[in-house]
Amino acid sequence: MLLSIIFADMKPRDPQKIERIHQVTLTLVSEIGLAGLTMSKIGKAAKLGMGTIYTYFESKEEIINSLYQFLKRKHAEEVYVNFDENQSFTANFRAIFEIFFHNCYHQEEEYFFLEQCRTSHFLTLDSIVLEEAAFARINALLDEGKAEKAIKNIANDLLIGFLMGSVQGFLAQLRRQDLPLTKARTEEALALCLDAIKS
Amino acid sequence: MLLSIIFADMKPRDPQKIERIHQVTLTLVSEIGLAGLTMSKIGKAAKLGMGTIYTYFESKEEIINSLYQFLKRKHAEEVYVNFDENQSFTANFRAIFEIFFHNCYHQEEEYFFLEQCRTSHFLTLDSIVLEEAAFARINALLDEGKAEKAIKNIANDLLIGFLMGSVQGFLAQLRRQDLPLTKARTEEALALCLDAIKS
Amino acid sequence: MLLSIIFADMKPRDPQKIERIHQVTLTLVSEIGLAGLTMSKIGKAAKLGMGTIYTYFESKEEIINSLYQFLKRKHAEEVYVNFDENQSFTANFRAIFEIFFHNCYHQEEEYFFLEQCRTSHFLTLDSIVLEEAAFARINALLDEGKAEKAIKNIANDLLIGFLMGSVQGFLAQLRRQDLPLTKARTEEALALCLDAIKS
Amino acid sequence: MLLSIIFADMKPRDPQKIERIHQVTLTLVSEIGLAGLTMSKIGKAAKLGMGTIYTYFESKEEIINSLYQFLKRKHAEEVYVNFDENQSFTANFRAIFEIFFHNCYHQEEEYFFLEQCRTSHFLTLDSIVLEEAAFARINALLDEGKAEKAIKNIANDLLIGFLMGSVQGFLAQLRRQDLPLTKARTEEALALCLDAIKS
DNA sequence: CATGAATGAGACTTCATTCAT
DNA sequence: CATGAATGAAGTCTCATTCAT
Repeated sequence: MLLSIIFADMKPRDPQKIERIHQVTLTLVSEIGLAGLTMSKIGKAAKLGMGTIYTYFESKEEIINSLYQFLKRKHAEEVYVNFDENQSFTANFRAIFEIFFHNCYHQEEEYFFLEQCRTSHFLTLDSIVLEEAAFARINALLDEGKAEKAIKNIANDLLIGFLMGSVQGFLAQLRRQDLPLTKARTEEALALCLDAIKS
Repeated sequence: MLLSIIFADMKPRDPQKIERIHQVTLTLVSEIGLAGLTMSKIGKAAKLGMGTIYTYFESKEEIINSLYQFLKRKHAEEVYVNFDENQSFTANFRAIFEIFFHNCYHQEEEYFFLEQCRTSHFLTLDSIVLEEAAFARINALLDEGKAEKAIKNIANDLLIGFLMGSVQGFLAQLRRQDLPLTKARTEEALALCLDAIKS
Repeated sequence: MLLSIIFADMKPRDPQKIERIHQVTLTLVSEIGLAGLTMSKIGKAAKLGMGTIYTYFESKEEIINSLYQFLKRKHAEEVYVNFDENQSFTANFRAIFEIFFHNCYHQEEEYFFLEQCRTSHFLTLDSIVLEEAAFARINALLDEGKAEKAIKNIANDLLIGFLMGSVQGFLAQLRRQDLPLTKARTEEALALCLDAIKS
Repeated sequence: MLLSIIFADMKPRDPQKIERIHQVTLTLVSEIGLAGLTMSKIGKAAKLGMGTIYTYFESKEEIINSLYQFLKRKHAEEVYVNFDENQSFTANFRAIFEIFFHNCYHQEEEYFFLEQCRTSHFLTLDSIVLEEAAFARINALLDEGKAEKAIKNIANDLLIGFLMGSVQGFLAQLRRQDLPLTKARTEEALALCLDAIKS
C-alpha cells in the first residue's frame, strides 16, 4: 500500500548501515579480538536487528572480508598521497615510508584488525589475493631504484615483504613499551630501511 | 584440610602423552588455525579420550600456553647453537641469523602456531612475559656491536623488532610464492639485515 | 563504551515463557529431583530450544533461584489471606496455620522444590536472605501472644522453626502413608501446635 | 606363589577401609554437599585408588546408602542409652528426647548427611524402609503414654513425625543464628514437645 | 525492509566406572 | 587385591543464522 510506494525509491541498501557495521566491527575487534567477535555483539553495538545485518551481509565471514578489503584498499591509497612521479627515488621512498609508518602506528585499530584477519582462516581467496594489487606503484618505484642501481637487485616481493615486516616489527616494539612515535624514531626506522635496501 | 588434598593437582603419568598432545595440537593448528582447534579434534587426532586430555592439562588454554612456552624456549635455545663468545660480532650475528632464518622457514608449523597464539587472547601473562628472557644474549651481542661502532645506536628492542619482523616478512613472501629457501636467498636476507643495522 | 552496550542484559519478550520454564522446572524437580534436573530436560519439557531458555535466564542456577524466590513470596502472601488484625491471637494463629497446613500438603510439588533447594548449594545469597522477610507478620502475632501471656516466652525464631518443622514432619508422615488430609487431622495438628506453645 | 599363601588368611575385605571410606564421605559431604561428592574426591581423601573403592562398594550409590543405613542404625541405638523400661513415661520421654536433641545438634555432620540423602533420589528402597525399624521402642513408649492417658490419642507415626520435625526445625534455627545449645534451651524445647503431645 | 526471539549444533568440561599393570 | 590413568557419555552454555511479526 502507501508505505511501499513511499519507500519504493529508497535505496534498497542503506550505505550508512554498511559503514556502521564496518565501524562497529573494527572497534569490537580491537576491544575483544576477532575470536570474541559475535554477530549479536555487532548487532547490539550497531543498534541493528540481527536480521537487518543479514540483509547487508550474507554471513559473519562476509562482514570480515568486506571490511578487510575495504581497509586494504584504503591503506593502499593513503600511502601514495605524497607520491609524485617527478620526484627522485629516495624522495618517493621517503614519501611512502613516512605515511605507512605513521599510519601503522596511529591507525592501530585498523592494522590490528588486518593482522587478526591474516591469521584467522576467515579470509576468502579474493581477500588474500587482494594483497598484490596494492603494490603496483611500489613495484614501479623499486624497479626505478634498481635501474638507478640505487638499491639491491632482489625480487620486489621479497623487498616489500622485508620492508613491511621490518616496519611492523619495529612499531610493535614501540607499542609494547608505550613509546610515542617521534620524528627521530621515524628517521631511525627510515635509515634502517634505506640502508638495508641500498646497493 | 580434606579439601586441600582433593584439589591437589593430579600427577600425569605418561610423559609421552603430553608430547603427543603437543604434537597433535601443533599439526591441527597449522591445518585449521587456532580458532578451529577443539578439544575433541585434539582427542581424536591424539587417539585419546576427551577425558584423558584433562588428566594432563587443566584446560584447552593450558594446552596452548604449555605448547607456546615449550616452543618459545626451544627456539630460543636453538638459535644460539653456533653462537660463540670468542667470535666477532659479525660472525655471531650471522650464526644466529642463519639458524633463525632457516628455522623460521622450515619449522613453519611451529612459527605459525606461535604467531596464531600472539594474536589470540589465549596467552596467559607468564607466556607473554616469557618473550623477554630469550633475548639476553642477543642484547649482549648488539651492545657489543654498538661498542665497536659496527652498528647504529638504536635501542636494542627496536632493532630486534625490526630484524625479526623483516625476516618474517621476507619469508612470508617466499612461502606465498612457494619459493625454496636457497643459500643465495639467505645471503640476500642477511645482507639486507646487516646493511640495515650497520652504522 | 561499546562494551557496556553489548553486555547489557537481553530483555526477554514473552513473559509466558518464563512462566512455562518455571512450571516445567517445578514438575521436573518433583519427578527427578533437583540433582536430576538438566537444561536439556527443561528445554524438552517446555518445548523450547536450549538456546531460548538462555534468552530468559542466564544460567540453570538463575532458573532455580528465580523460581525459589517466586514461590517463597507466593507462599508468604498466601498464608496471610485470612489474617485479620482485629481477630484474636488464637483466631489469627488458626487462620495462618490452616492455610500453611493445607498448602504444605496440597502444593507438594512447590514445597518439595523449596526443600530440595534448601539443601542444594544452588541458592544465591539473595535467595537465602529472602527467608526473613516473610515472617514479619508472624513475628508480630507471636509478640502479641506473648504480651497476652497466651504463649511461652521463647524467641520467635525458635518458635517458628519449631512450628514449621513440626507441621512438615507431621505431613511427611501423612504422605508416607498416603493418608488424606482431613479436617480431623488438621485439628489434631493444630491442637499439637497450640498446646506446644501456649504458656 | 608365596605371596598368595601369605595373604591367604587375610580378610578379603579390610573393614578399616570401609570405615575410612565412610568417614571420608561424611566429611566431604559436610564440606561440599552431596551434589559435590565425587568418587575421585573420596579416593583422594581416603588415600585409596579408585579401583580399591570399587572392591568394597559396587557404586557411588552403594557408598551413600551404606553410610546412610549405618548412621541411621547408630542413631537409633544411641537414642535409647538412657531408656529404662522401669522408668515412668515422662522420664523415658525425657531420656530419649535429650539425647536426640543433643545429638542432632552436636553430630551435625551426620545429621546433615542424612538430610542431604533424604532429598537426593540416591536412596534405595531398603534405605527408605529402614526408617520404620528404629521406632519400635518409641512406639511402645507412646502406646504406654496413651494407655496412661498422658498423651493425645494421635497415631504414633504422626506424633513421631511431629516431634522429630519440631526438634529439627528448632535446632535449624539455633544453628542459623549460631546460638549455643544450653540446658535452658533444651528444657524449652522439651517443654514445647511435652505440652504438645500431652492430653 | 526491519526486527530480535528462537533455534540447535557443537564447544568445553566433569565424573562414574573400568582395566591393564 | 591395589592402583589410578583412561574412557566417553552427558552436562552447561554459546552463537551463527533464520523467520514470524
